Amino acid sequence: MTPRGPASAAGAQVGADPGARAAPRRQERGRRRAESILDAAEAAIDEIGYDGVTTNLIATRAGISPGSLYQYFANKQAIAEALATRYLRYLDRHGGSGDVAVASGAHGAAGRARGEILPAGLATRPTAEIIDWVVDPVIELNVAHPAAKALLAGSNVSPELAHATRALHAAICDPVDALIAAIAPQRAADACHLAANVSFQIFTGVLPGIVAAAPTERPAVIRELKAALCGYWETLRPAAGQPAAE
Amino acid sequence: MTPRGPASAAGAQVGADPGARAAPRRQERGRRRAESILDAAEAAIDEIGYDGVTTNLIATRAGISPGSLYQYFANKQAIAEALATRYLRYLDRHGGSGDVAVASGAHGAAGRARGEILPAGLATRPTAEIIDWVVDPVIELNVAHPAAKALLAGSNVSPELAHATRALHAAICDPVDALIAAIAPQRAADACHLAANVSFQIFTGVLPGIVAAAPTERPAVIRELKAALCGYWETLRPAAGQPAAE
DNA sequence: ACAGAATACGAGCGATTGCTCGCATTAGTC
DNA sequence: GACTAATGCGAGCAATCGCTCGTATTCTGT
Repeated sequence: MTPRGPASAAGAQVGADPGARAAPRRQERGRRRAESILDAAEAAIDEIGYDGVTTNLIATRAGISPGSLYQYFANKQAIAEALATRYLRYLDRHGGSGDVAVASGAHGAAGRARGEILPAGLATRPTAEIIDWVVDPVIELNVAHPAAKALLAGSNVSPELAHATRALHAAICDPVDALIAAIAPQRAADACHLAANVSFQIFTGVLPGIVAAAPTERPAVIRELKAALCGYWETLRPAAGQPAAE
Repeated sequence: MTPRGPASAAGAQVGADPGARAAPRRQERGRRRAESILDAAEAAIDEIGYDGVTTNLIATRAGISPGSLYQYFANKQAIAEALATRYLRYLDRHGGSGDVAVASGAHGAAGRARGEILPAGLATRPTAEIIDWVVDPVIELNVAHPAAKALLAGSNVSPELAHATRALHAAICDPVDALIAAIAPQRAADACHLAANVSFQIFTGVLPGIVAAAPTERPAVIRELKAALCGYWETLRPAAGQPAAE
């Protein structure tokens, strides 16, 4: 209301509530602010999409002013990058794909980590089991954080956003690439890359439907996705008796 | 250059070139203008995406002024709708899916046209052949008109755009639904709908990769997509000797 | 030749965007 | 209590958006 003097009403009571927090620790509080900004951005992106989301809206949702937001994130893209690394950590903590090629940093991860870091013997398991191992953690991530799919659907987004999420892409694609190379040893490396990319695109294509589905119907959608991937990967395996000629 | 007087240079020669066009017919020229606007919009959407595209940019690309654009299209969404119906006509002219449920108008098409309008005996052909019949025309459309995929990727777009492209979605999904119902008679209608939607999402997921691929590598990507769909649809068919219990 | 409709223009409107700036408040340290 | 740095504010800027408006030009019909 008053042009400048935001603490005229609320600020007068600050400090009168010391029992709420034992040791607020200023930088600790700042880190919490950044997290709450990411939470607000996550919810907003999930509802409106990255392009449609406004920094002012994120700030309002987080209960802060636009100026405060820019004390924690240099610009809108930085928020997306922070979300991407947050999801990367999520995949790192949980099992499945993501804990393979994440490792150190963003770039350079594509090309290393081909097979040896995968769980021993995973490639010899039934195809359905391999797919569970790859797919389940990423679905879990997207159900818990529905905005993740906005960062994973790399196509039809601005190039800056694509750059911000390259590491996230690689963390999912690289293990898939390695797995395909393991179960389809007759395929050339290029063909394995192609199959991994197509598999990833199939996954991200169905993802929004999975996240949007009602919890009771979600398993059915996931089952369809896995059936498709399973049917696809089965065709990648070398033919039993005769090598494929055509 | 001059604020008002656009014909100062070019307009002086109008009428001095009667040999170029026999009967220009004013309304004919207007229709051509509208088509050229759609052409410009198509190219722009392909490069920047629907949300990123500006009406002023479309006008500039079409070589007209912003005001002229709004004599042919009421607003930005109307351009998308006109593009969608243009693609609908494309699918209608060419074979394959699209010439089934298009018929009269937008709404109401979902639910009718279940099976009987499909080519006789198509469902009894090999799965790969069925998929060719469904997939090839739509890929052809998207290769010829790369902006179509922006209208097909229904998710992560604004609701207005989704509404403008519902008919296009239905024209592709409905025949798929009917085909799945034909090759998987043991599945309930709901399950067929689900499989059709998942198949559609798989298709639109891989589509950008197909369109973006170099022409020499495009067949390989298409082959992977078809392998995935084929492997998926094979699992939909009733088991040979025993009905599926689990 | 002339009226009226269709076509065309482009400056600029109102709204919105990502982001800045100057300043107020608070926490931590002495 | 005084000083500093971290944190916080919110009005508002510069740019951009979709779109309008008043006006100029061209075509068609008569």
